[in-house]
Amino acid sequence: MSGGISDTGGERGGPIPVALTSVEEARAPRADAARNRAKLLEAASRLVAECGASNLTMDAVAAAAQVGKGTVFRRFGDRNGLLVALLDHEEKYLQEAFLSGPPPLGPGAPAAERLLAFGPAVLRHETSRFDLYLAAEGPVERRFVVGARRLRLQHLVMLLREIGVDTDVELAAECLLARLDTPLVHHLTVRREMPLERLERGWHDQVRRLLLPTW
Amino acid sequence: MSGGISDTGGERGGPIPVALTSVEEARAPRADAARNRAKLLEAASRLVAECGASNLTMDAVAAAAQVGKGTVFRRFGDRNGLLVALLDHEEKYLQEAFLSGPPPLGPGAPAAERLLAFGPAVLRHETSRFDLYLAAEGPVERRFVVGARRLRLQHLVMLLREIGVDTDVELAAECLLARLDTPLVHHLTVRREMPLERLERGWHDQVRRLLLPTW
DNA sequence: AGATTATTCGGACCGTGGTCCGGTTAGTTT
DNA sequence: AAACTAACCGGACCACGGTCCGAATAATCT
Repeated sequence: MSGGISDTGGERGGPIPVALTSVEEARAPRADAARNRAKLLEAASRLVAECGASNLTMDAVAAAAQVGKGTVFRRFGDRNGLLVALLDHEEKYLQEAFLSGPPPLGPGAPAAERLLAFGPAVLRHETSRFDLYLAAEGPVERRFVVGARRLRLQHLVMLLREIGVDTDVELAAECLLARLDTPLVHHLTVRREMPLERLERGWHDQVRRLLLPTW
Repeated sequence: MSGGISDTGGERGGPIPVALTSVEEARAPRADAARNRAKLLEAASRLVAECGASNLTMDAVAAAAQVGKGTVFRRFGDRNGLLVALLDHEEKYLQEAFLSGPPPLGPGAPAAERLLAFGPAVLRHETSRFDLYLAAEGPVERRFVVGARRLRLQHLVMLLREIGVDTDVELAAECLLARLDTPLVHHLTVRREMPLERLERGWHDQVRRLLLPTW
């Protein structure tokens, strides 16, 4: 039902899955493995829609997909891996938008404008899928290794370099990214009741200050 | 043994413990309750020293303190609450330093200098207790409600107001704080191998840019 | 096709966080 | 001091994440 999830790849080959968004096809998975992977993603997706991402249990996913529990863990490593796999699907929309979409976010606009547009784009994307993004928040040591974050980081570094800002580019990129971290954004918009536009203005403000020569 | 931990307060009175660092003494706890609380903190502290904060199990704490498991949870709410209680003890050193310590961190220096000194102070404090700070990282929805963070935030807001920066002060304070978040700092210094001095320079840079008029 | 081998399957099993409730004990009232 | 009440104590109990290994199955070789 709702045929949509169908990615392959992201297999558990090396010591750590790491769930890269990048490709790196591990040589063809067995037919039943692929089938089960699809069944599991489909079931998980349905359960998330029904009960909310935070209530998703691995047992339930296994049962719903009519598959043994061990299979779920072999396919996705752990609960977090499953959520991340689910998220990858959504994340791709955003990635396409800033990698190859239309300006000012995508290529074609000057780097500074792309940078200005980046924050609001991410903010809007995240806020529209809060439950999933929050539930997919991993344990502390994996939080910064997730593929999605690496890609965003790399993109920011690239833009900052292209602009030629007079700062520690790598560090600045990390800190800009920290502003967009889903839990923080959630806290600011929901708990502290800051409207999204306010966060966007904040992003613009910081970027503008970054572009200024420092003297 | 190593008599050090002895705070009272932080009792589970309302619907949510929240483990404020502030005082708000709930009316006298019963004698045995206080005694057990102390025993538990002492045992937990010892176990952390022995096995590392991340390996601390509630069962072990209960056993080591010769107390029922239920008692541990009633006293501290959950595992995270216990870790936070343990951390409060450490956190106080830092709090005293910027609330009432000597300049430039404490009162007496101009606000801008205090702000400049704040980042490095927090960075050094956290990095010297990584294991505990990381283990005490709570579930996503509680991460921003913890007393320690609230106090830091309030302090930053106060300084920024006093300086009279031309920005959204509350938001800026939140984002400055995001730079000092332990998991991020850990990632940058350990995984990305950035020396502490580099993070400190980064802090100074951002603060300086914040002080600049924006034009 | 039949044999061989690498991989996958699945559910029993375990550890740990967290809950619950009957029995007990500390304050309080008379 | 005795009775009373509210709070506390403790360990049995549950749910969920994660592991493990014998059985089953797909791909490969002869």
